[in-house]
Amino acid sequence: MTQSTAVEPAFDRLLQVAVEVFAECGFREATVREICSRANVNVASVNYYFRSKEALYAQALAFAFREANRLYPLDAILDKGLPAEQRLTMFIGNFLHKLLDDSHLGLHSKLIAREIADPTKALDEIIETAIVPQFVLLVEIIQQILGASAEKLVVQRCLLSIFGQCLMFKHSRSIIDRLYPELIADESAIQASAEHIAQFSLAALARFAQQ
Amino acid sequence: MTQSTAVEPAFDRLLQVAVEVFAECGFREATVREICSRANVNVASVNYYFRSKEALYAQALAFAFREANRLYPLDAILDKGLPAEQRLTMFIGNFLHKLLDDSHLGLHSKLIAREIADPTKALDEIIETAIVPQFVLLVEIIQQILGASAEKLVVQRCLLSIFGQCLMFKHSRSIIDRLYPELIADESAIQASAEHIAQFSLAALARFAQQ
Amino acid sequence: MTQSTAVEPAFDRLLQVAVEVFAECGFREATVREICSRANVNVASVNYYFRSKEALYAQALAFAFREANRLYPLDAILDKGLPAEQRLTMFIGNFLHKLLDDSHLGLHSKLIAREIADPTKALDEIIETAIVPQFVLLVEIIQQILGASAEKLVVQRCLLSIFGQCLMFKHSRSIIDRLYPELIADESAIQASAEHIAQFSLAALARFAQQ
Amino acid sequence: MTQSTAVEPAFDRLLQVAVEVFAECGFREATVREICSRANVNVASVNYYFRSKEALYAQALAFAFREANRLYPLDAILDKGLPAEQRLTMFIGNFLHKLLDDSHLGLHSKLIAREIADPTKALDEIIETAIVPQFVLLVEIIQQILGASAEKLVVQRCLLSIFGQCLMFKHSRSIIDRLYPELIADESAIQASAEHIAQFSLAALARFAQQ
DNA sequence: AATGAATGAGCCTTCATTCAT
DNA sequence: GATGAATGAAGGCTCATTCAT
Repeated sequence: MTQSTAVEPAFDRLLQVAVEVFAECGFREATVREICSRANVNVASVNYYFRSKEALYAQALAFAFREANRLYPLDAILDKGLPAEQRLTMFIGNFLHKLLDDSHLGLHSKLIAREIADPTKALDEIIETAIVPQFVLLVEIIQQILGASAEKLVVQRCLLSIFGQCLMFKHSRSIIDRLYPELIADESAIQASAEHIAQFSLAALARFAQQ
Repeated sequence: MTQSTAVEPAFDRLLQVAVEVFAECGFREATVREICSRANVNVASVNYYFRSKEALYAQALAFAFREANRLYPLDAILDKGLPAEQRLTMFIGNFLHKLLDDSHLGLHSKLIAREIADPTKALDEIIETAIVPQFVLLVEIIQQILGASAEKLVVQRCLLSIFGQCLMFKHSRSIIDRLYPELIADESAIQASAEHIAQFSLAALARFAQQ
Repeated sequence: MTQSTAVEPAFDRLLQVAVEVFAECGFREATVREICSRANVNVASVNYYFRSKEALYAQALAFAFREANRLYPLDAILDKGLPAEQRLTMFIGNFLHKLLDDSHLGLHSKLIAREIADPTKALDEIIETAIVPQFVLLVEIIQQILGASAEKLVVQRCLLSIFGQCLMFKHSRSIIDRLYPELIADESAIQASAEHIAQFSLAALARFAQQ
Repeated sequence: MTQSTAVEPAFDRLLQVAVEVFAECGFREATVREICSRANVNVASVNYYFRSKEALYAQALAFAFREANRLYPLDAILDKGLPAEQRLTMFIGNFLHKLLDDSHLGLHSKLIAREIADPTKALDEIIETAIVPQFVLLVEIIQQILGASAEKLVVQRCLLSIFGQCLMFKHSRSIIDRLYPELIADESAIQASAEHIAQFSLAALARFAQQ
């Protein structure tokens, strides 16, 4: 607000650093002092700009979702004119890349995964604004593949099967890094993994559709 | 640590309570005082018996794995005489029940899931002693289904697909609780979910086997 | 401070609000932010107009005395033509009403009482400009009742006896509120209390005058 | 508890220092650091022994009352065989000395006066346990002097008149120190002041008794 | 003249750890 | 061998104050 072309405003810097630190350490382990230190601002800044550490966390989480969706937009997948199979493949590819993005901005999904695995009070709002929409989208695609007669519970379980395969790469990343690093070694490996999940899921869904 | 045959009540109580508390709160949020208080021992006991909070955590984690495997033994699944499809179904059922056991003993898997999602220095040893064996077992079953000609990378990805579907119920438990609680409402619901995963995976593996 | 004739809204508002807030909370508990917020001025205004929180306090205290004397003028009591007994009764009534005025303007005496009970550096000036004149007035009245031969120390002690009875209602207000609320319940109760103090004191002074 | 003949236990030292510091500075202005520093204990000790600064304050206040009553016992005054006038004189003497005790232990009454002038949550209990008993005692003496037919409200106002005269020396101590220091210069001056209050009050009560 | 952003000192409290017993 | 007392480092937060505008 004060500087125009110079370094980013303190508020924004704080938000980005908060995503980093919370992603690395979790809410409790992260300290306000560390965040402020990395953002090159005063210790009191967190309380000045965000009122409390907790409020900063909530905003950082929301920011992480916004960034993740901005960098990996779902636009093409929303096109209902495309074949469901193709949309599913695109969705999985998009989602997996989002999860495994190791760039500076890949921390977003780490923070999000953390929040899901060990929820705070901030989770409920996140589910409403960020997770439900993705679920709705995938449910629609699955229903298209399984046919209108598919049971609701079956659709839900298929949804979880697909998300689970993707999230495995996030939540169990530490294990994959150690045992199967070649599966996520580079961009093309990740793409291959995404294609595997798509084929695996489409194969299963096809069988379910027959019944 | 030092004692071999003698029963050590305080030591053991501390270990069990530590699993509970670390599972509920995570490493940082858990306090030594809370653990000692629940175990009815002196505040200094953790440092006396385990040298530090961190060391207690590592031992609690190892203990959780031992207990989880003791309570949900893989014996039947190890029987190579059974059809691979049946063994896979049994494995998934066993694994999912282990993950979703909400009894006093279900805390073990919660602690383990926490460690995987947010690894500490303790993880490496855990992978060697507890995770690799399960992976080896499942790899063997998958190879049997896919046939000897299956590519190693494909087998690994199928392994992750299956584990991912199961772990979804653990790592994203907070979301499932909110959006699809009926999928894990009771024992029979869990069983149904396990069967879904088995069918989903077998359907996919069958298609992969054809290629 | 600098302006002489021009009305200075922000400055004055700050002063009035400061009396309120300091009276309610005391010097330390009161915050500059709260004062500025209630006065609808910038946080920096206190330092801008008054140099520091402490200086604002001193000015607020002086302002409170000015206001208290403006609202409860001693004019009639100054008339030496009236009988001393009547002047004493009027003085006590005036003083007690001043002390117990719970209206917006009663905060003045609360702030003053606070400063006396827990003096700051600001007290000395206050004594000179505001307290001594009242003491001088009451001493004169007492001397008139006791006669010219009255010892100085006796006069002083009688002075304190009379002030003490009045101030009891201010300094121990918290206790009276709890134990004898009916003594200050309303205007007429306060008047009755004032008359009691006057009678009590006149009876005692009469006996002292005989000796 | 650990040391026997050595310096006083930390708990007791903390309590005494707390009375000192709270009396000097008030609750808010006083800092835990200052208290611990003067008591030669660790900063964490207040929380260790008393759970919080607030709890320490409450205990210090109760301790101040205990000490004040221990050093200035009311025993003789409780003897209903003595003439009421003598008992009143003794009560006032006892009370005034208690209020003006400037020894290390005179801080007790300063702390108490502070709490009355600027009450915290701790006041209610203090009123019940320490103030009401004194009021009851004085009410009984006054009733004896005024006669059984005395109105309740009159008795209460006389009570406040007497307490007010005494408390003047406490609450307005800062003014008396500056304007009339000879009234409280030494032990005999205080005694003379006490006798003045007794005579003043007895004279007034005698007149009230006639009516 | 007046402000809003930003600061740094200091507050109470918590906690894992240590030490004398 | 085992404990209860005590500690010091560090945490989040508040607040009067300052500074560039």
